[in-house]
Amino acid sequence: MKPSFSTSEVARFCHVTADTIRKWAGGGRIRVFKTPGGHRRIRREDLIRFLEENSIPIHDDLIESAAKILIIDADKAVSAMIRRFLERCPTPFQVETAHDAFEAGRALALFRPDVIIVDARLPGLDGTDICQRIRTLPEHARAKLLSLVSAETANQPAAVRGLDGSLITPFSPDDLRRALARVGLEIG
Amino acid sequence: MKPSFSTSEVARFCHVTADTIRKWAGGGRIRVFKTPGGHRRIRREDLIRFLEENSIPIHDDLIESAAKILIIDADKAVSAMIRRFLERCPTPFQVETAHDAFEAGRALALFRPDVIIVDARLPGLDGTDICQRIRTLPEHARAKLLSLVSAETANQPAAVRGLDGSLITPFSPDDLRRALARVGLEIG
DNA sequence: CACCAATGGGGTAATTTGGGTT
DNA sequence: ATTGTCCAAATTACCCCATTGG
Repeated sequence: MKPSFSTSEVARFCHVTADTIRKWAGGGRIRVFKTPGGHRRIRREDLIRFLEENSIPIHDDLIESAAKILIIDADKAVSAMIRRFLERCPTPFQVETAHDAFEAGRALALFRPDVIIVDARLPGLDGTDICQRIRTLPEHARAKLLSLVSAETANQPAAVRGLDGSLITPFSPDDLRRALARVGLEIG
Repeated sequence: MKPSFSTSEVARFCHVTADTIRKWAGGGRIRVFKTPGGHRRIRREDLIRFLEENSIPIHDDLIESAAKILIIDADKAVSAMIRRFLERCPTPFQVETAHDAFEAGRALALFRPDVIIVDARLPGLDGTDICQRIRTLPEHARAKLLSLVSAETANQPAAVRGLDGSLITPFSPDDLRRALARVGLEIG
């Protein structure tokens, strides 16, 4: 997430032109700093405060939310279990679940998760297949991919390219915690 | 497409003067926010809702111009054929295709089509099933649903609820034209 | 180093506001 | 009761082109 914005970016958030932002900055209405070359920069935090003070609707792109985790698993018992675990721990998470390929596609587009946990066997679309599909989508290139695999298939290395980790079922809460830690998600 | 409008722009859409819009805003009839300098802005979304509530005709400029058509069909030859037909006719269309449930879910969320053409037999998710799934999603309640059915299954009435029409395969370009006309999409 | 889109400065044009009135 | 008109002052948008940023 960007820490600061240029005048024209702020202009779009405020529904005015960049010139107006310059005037506001000149009049001290909005806090800005300048690059050595004289270009104005507005910190995200300052922009949000400014928008709030003036009752201007805040666009979703400005809000940084808690880490978002999508669980793709046909077995609702498994996904519910993972969800309960994640929601119980003190770190705030947003958790969504998808139980088939249709829901997975929708959830990816709507939820734009930071971490995706995929069951290796999804009806109608193999889990390894769905992982590769996700990996070919540039808008999810930064999402971390974890797969759930059974002990038998776990021995097949490189079955899925671009995977950031895997969990061998059955797994304990601690296994899950470690897997998430490996993709940079430390949970309390 | 503009995300918001000034009072005079809204005035033109509402067939009144800008002063009247100001009065409406003051009376809380239409949702408005102000720039720090006091200029009113009305979000496009709020304007459309206001126009609908008051049965004021919605001008084309407010709606994303070209009608959007999503083709959900595992057979790429069929979807490509439909796409070519639609893109060749003078009426401007935006056409997207999805070839399985995963792509269908993604395309629905990202593309938000006005018309959805679904093959009745989609691998991994039956066409009738996908139609019902779409119908349960409120954000696509206004989308028109057309299904492609084979001659044998065409006799089963009410197999799918909430369908706006169907096309019996094989079909001619004129059959397609008529089916689209029945859901309000006249094509040149 | 060279590129190209984005930005700044400064002047001008166009729109909007508020209030009072018809 | 609602909407249209008038006004000066304030606010916002547009323009050109040298400079900056990535």
